[in-house]
Amino acid sequence: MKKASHHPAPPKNLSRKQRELFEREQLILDTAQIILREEGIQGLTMERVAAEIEYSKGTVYNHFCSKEEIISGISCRCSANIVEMFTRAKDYSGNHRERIAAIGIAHSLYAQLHPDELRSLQVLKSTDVREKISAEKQNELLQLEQQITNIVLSIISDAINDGDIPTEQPFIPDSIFLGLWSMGFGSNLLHVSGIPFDKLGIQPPLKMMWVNSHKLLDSYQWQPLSSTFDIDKLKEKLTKELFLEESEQLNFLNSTPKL
Amino acid sequence: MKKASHHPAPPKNLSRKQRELFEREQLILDTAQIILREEGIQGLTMERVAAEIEYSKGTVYNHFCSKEEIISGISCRCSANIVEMFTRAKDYSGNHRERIAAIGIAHSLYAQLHPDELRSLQVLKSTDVREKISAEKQNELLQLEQQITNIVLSIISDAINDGDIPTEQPFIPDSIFLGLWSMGFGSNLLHVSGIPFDKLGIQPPLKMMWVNSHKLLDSYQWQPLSSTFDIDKLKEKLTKELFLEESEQLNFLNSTPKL
DNA sequence: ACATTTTTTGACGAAACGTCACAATCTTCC
DNA sequence: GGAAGATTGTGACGTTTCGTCAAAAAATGT
Repeated sequence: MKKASHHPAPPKNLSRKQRELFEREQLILDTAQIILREEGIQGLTMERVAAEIEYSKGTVYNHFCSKEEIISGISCRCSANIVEMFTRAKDYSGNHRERIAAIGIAHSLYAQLHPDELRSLQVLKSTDVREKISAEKQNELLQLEQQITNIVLSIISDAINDGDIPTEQPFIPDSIFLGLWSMGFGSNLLHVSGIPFDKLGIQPPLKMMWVNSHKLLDSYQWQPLSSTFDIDKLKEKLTKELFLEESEQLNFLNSTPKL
Repeated sequence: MKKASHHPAPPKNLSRKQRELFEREQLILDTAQIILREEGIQGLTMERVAAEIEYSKGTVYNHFCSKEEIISGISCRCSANIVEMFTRAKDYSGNHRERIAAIGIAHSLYAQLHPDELRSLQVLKSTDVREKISAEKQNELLQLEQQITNIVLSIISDAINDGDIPTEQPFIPDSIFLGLWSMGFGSNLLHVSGIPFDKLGIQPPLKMMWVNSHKLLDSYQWQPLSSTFDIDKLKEKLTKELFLEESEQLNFLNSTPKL
């Protein structure tokens, strides 16, 4: 069974006991995530998780009072990872167009590195898992989602304030925001959908997302226009400067024959 | 319990017996669809459906050998409805840009009229329902999906062949196709996601989709450019000429206070 | 009217859920 | 160190849903 990705760091100032609890919570989520990836949502059962971590069912229920809570727990960790990558993009020192482009790269790297996590997030959105989870978890999720949208919106605002986008256009900034969001969201879903684009002779959706989001930004006349630079070079540059580790992981994954 | 939408017409040349079977199959799907809409996927159980149609569980199993088959049955009917609306758009007599725009309208009308169906389609895509259904149903679904993509691709091809889109751009037609698809897909999902855009002070995603898809088409220089006409007028015209019934249904729905 | 085929039924075993009384283990304080 | 008390872990149990199947009921044919 393949290892799950990265634990979050435990909060500080906890007793040994509390740390143990926290660690086990992460262990449960890791385990659940692996099961989810390898056997789908059908394979994820509380007893299965319990067996895997070598505790009893009751103990698992002490941490998460339903399967849905586990899924939302996974989703929180995933969203937190996205927030981290988006923040790196937001804090980039280049111009606003480069910063928003970096968001796109973050999004697509994430989709390639963690397709299973993206699927979990999607399960959460599409089924009624949300209704079965506690108010706190609901809130935590909402909070994270808002962080993500705020990061993107703040970059767009910066660009508008600095005069990189003509303001006489209707519906901005909402239209730009929703355009990028829906396109990114849709492309990622197509990417993890299992549709065999290569066999259909169609370009991969994430690659086209890069092209199309620049087309869209150009259409809003977000300066500098892509006619004044090379979007492929930009991608290379941003990847190297902001997401080197991730892109190396990705290269490694792609060079390894799948098992 | 609210009625489900439209039955498909039964295939011709069936014995009375076969027709009865077919009708009951539709009844099961209708019932399941209502349950799905009103109580979510949790509420959908074989016994529940059986009770609702006043037959026994075994009889339901004679038609659909699992819950997943029912969901995919619903999805097939939904996709068939989309195909019908898309075909109307494709057969429109206007220029190619109007025809592709009509696809966008069809998509968004569908999303507004049948958000629950869209959610079903999404459940099918995001969970591993697909793996648990028979090979035939799998094929039927694939076939329908291909019909949909072929309609869109054919319009883009027509436009290219007739010189409405400059051909020296890289990645076309794939990039245009995926751009529209991902944006439409993403916007629809955002629309049914339950995010309270109005309360967040953000424009509705479907409205922005209309704006953004024209931005994208402009960026590909798909003639005539939106600077030469009024996209709102176009929407009105296409709606009236192609989807009058649907838009009236929609107006009725919106004018009725929700129960 | 009776035999044969088809359809319908609901009882049944398996699997997963979530609960809870009890057992095991840790903490504290003498 | 050990007893009392608090915390944590356990797995048997009742419940729900699944999907199956032998037998009952209905339809069909002769």
